[in-house]
Amino acid sequence: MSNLDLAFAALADPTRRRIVARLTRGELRVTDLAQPFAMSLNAVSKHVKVLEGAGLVGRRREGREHYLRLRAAPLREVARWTAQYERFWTRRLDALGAFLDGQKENGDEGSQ
Amino acid sequence: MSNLDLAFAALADPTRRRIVARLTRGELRVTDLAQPFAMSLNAVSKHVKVLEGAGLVGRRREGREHYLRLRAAPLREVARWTAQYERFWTRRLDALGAFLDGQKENGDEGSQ
DNA sequence: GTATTATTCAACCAAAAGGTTGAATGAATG
DNA sequence: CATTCATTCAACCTTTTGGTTGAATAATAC
Repeated sequence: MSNLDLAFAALADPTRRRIVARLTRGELRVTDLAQPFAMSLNAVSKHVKVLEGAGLVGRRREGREHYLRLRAAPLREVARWTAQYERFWTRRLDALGAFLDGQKENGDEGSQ
Repeated sequence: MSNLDLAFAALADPTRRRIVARLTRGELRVTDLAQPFAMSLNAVSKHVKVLEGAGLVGRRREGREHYLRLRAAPLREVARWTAQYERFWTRRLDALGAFLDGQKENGDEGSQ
């Protein structure tokens, strides 16, 4: 699984996006992070592992407590990937007129 | 499932990202779209349906042929969501220094 | 009208995802 | 040392995902 696969998949779950949002305020222990969620601590712990797997969360152990923090680098990759398509949503390129001008530029198949 | 859920989930699959990339060159029939992929036409057809479900692909029927085109609007939403975190990857905010300044600004929980 | 072509629908399958509960590990605390 | 607290591990379950094959539908071509 590529980096981008992992990042997109990790962010596809709304709970995980909330976790990411929550971590913008600073480090949190797993228990504190889990507190507002209507699911078991175990479930949140699993979500955190998915985010770690995608490089979106880092962990620092301090005794029995694990402090989690946001690691935004993969978000940068996602942003870069989507930015490739910016010209398709700016201007009317998104709509029907897309190919009146097209067909020549942009010879590559995009990433992966 | 929210729009953003659907968009992220759709983009998590590399085949689907290739489809999106492919459609930047213009409209394609399902068969032509499927041609370079090492999987059955049916599989590609299913991927297309996922992309349609996320609003990333539009379809125009012309007789028995279905012409697919990119609809980039959901990509714009993804870009907007990730842009929220831009300040966490620019500067050294991503790394350990993230909370030296933090704790005050950004009172919301992000989207959804 | 009979093939052929473009596409989907339906059933099936294996693997992954998202959750649960219960037990294990390992620090801190009384 | 016995307990409690923070966290993970493991097993299990249900639903979703990504693929297959085979049949159905519907438009074109011979």
